[in-house]
Amino acid sequence: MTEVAAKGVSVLLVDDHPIVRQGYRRVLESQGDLHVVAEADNAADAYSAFKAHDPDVVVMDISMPGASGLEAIRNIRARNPRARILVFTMHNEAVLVKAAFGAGASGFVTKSSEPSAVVKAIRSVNRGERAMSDDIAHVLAEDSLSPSGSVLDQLGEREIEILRQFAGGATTEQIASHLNLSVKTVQNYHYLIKAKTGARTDAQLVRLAATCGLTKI
Amino acid sequence: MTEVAAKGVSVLLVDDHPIVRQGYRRVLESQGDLHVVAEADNAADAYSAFKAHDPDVVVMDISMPGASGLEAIRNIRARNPRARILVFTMHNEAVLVKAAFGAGASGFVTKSSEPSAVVKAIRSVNRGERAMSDDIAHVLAEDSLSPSGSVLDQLGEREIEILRQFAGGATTEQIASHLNLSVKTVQNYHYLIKAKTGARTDAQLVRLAATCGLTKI
DNA sequence: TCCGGCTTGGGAAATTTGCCCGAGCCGCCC
DNA sequence: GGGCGGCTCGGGCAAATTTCCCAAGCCGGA
Repeated sequence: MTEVAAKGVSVLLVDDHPIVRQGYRRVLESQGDLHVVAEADNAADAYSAFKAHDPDVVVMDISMPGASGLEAIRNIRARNPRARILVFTMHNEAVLVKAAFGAGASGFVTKSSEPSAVVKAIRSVNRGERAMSDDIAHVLAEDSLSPSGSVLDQLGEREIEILRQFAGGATTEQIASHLNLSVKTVQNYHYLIKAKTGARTDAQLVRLAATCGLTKI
Repeated sequence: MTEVAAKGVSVLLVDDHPIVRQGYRRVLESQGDLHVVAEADNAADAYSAFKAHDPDVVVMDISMPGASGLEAIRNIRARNPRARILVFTMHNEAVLVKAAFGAGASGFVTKSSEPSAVVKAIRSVNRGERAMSDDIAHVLAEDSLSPSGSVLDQLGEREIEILRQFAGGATTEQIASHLNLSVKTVQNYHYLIKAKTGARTDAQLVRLAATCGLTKI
């Protein structure tokens, strides 16, 4: 380790919108102790940039085109398990939050947060603490989270298969027919999957399946 | 015209994410001639701020909670038909672009654009010109060439907005609350959208919205 | 062996869907 | 002006689905 820590916190910014990155950079650098050492606009570049710059904190929007942001988190953590990744996105669904923490994120802050809260979260994760914005804490609290890993890890084979077909656009009858199950059973799985993943809506389920790479859109 | 240029361009920033506004403000003000005179995080406040400050250019993200951004555009234009409004959003669906220009926007720039392109667009609309980013021009060009048109072209403004929120993971109650509609109306729109697009499943609807660029996953 | 999890479905109440309807409003065309 | 068609907004009601509860068989592990 160099003396970088004493001089402040180095940050890798990952967001697919250039001007948004530009804005963050200015907000962060106006703090004095935060230094943006690199930017990336997709998952692959984020990984390359992480390897090249070894930043103290990665601030990442996980809703990017192309590869999943969750996958990027996993890749970075696989390379360096001590990496600090702060997810910074406008989404606030419990499923995504759990998936992000499950993938190895250290913090989750929504873009609805005040700049000061974001800066505070960056410093927190840099100290090795877990950080999340108030609205996320509220969402998780309501969801009464279970201490588990990746969202898909909670699902059995059948559940994953049914989720895949469902997210792919199949009707309940079609799934039942494909898998030789009763419609009732498929409905029960449907309900169970939502309960396990914390998805409140079919749409959230589809998004979950997509972000986890279970289905492509 | 020359006097205005000498004094700079006053800007009203409308975006529902505080830190995003903060970032834009810094980016714009670093240009020297652009001055952010007010900010707003919803359509109603945008209108109030416009009345209070009469800015040269309104830079607005149309994907905000509450009333439609398109509605805000119409309100502002109704008050002052010479108002210059630059839509600045991450969406790049042809339908949305056309709707925005139809509502009275002077420009449409995506957040994928370089900061320099955004700044250029602000100066353009301030001169009374129409402005759009390259990707938007591309989208519109392809759209005008396609004989069969997008599926979304069959949908009205309200239907598109409801589809967008639904595909984004919002529940029926949340959508009804956001748009000040009864749950029943949202349900009816839900059904109507499925009928119009031919989607048999909510999942298919989400995929449709995603492939049309209405929502990101 | 017994526990726990997966798989498969029944049942019943609550909710939503599917499709009908009408009313108000606005723009367009004759 | 008058009619026509569209979008918007919601009521109504039967049919379907969702939401939970439950049980039973199976299988792997402690």
